Amino acid sequence: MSFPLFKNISALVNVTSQKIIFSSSSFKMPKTKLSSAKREINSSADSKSPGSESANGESVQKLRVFVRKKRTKKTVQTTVEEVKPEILDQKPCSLPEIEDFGYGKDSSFPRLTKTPDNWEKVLEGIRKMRSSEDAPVDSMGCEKAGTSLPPKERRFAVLVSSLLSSQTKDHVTHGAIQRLLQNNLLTAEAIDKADEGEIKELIYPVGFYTRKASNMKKIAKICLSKYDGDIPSTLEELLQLPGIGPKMAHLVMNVGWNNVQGICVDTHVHRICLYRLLINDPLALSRTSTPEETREALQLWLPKEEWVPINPLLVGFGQTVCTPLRPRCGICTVSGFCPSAFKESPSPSSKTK
DNA sequence: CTCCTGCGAA
DNA sequence: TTCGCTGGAG
Repeated sequence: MSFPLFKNISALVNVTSQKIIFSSSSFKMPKTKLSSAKREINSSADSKSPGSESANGESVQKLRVFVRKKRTKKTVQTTVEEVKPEILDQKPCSLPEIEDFGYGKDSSFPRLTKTPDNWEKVLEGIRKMRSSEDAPVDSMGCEKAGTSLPPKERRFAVLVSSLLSSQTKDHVTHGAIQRLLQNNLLTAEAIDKADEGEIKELIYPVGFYTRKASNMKKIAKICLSKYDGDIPSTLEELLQLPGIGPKMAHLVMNVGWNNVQGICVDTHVHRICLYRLLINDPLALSRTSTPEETREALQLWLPKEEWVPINPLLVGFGQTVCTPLRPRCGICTVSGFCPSAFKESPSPSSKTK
């Protein structure tokens, strides 16, 4: 009956449990471990060796859960603070006339009744910058999805591409679409018949691939039963599909059907229009403003022939120049019109070169 | 508002 | 290590 023995046992138990939960206290490199484990699983799945696959899969599951807990505990709501309308205090640049526009009378959101000054110069300047820059959206945007396909397949490709593209880098989306194409999984019939797990593997690593895979199955089934394998042709019906929100619905209407029902407002368009360029309206910086409200405000004054081109224009501009983090105001030729130019980059002293 | 996913840039 | 990615749903 020795005390040291008990101590040793206790230590042993500790070590074992730490191994099981992947060493809770000194958990250092979750992502690298997770990535390599994931790659291992992928390669073993390719070589068809189901022996160690389940064990690795379990480990990855545990790892993922743990990483998620760890991350959400530390970095909670640090996500959408990009806005920070300090512009309100900075400089009221030429306040446009504001009045209740007659619709949305209950809403306190002010509407522009006057076309913003200089919007044509701003757009022209952006267009010039975009002609020399090469943004990801130009080569891999979902507008380009399946351009060589028959109309019906092309529309379906646009829909799937839009679905996959949310919160995912363009080249990742593009790769997933290519993989689906190679496996002939870009029609409603094929996806409806295909296994959901197989779809999931093909579209990995797009964001939220589990949910998107199940959404794709549901969408394929709906398209088959109600639209004869084609995609819905109205905004309302598109919005009924799972995983399709206002942004995607407008995009699909514009690109898939060539039927302009509204402006496709995504985060880039929202940010650039509302907080930086074009609208320049301090009152419009209300926190209640959403992309949908931005869309309505834009549609009030922007000529309709600009509704479609403004999306790729501003998206590419937002990807290359007017980025959410560290916007490159130095190379922006329209920074003179921008109320927030050189404001968000707190590093003016670092470049004495 | 919160969650869902992994990954690359800085 | 942190943050954003052409978002959507509960």
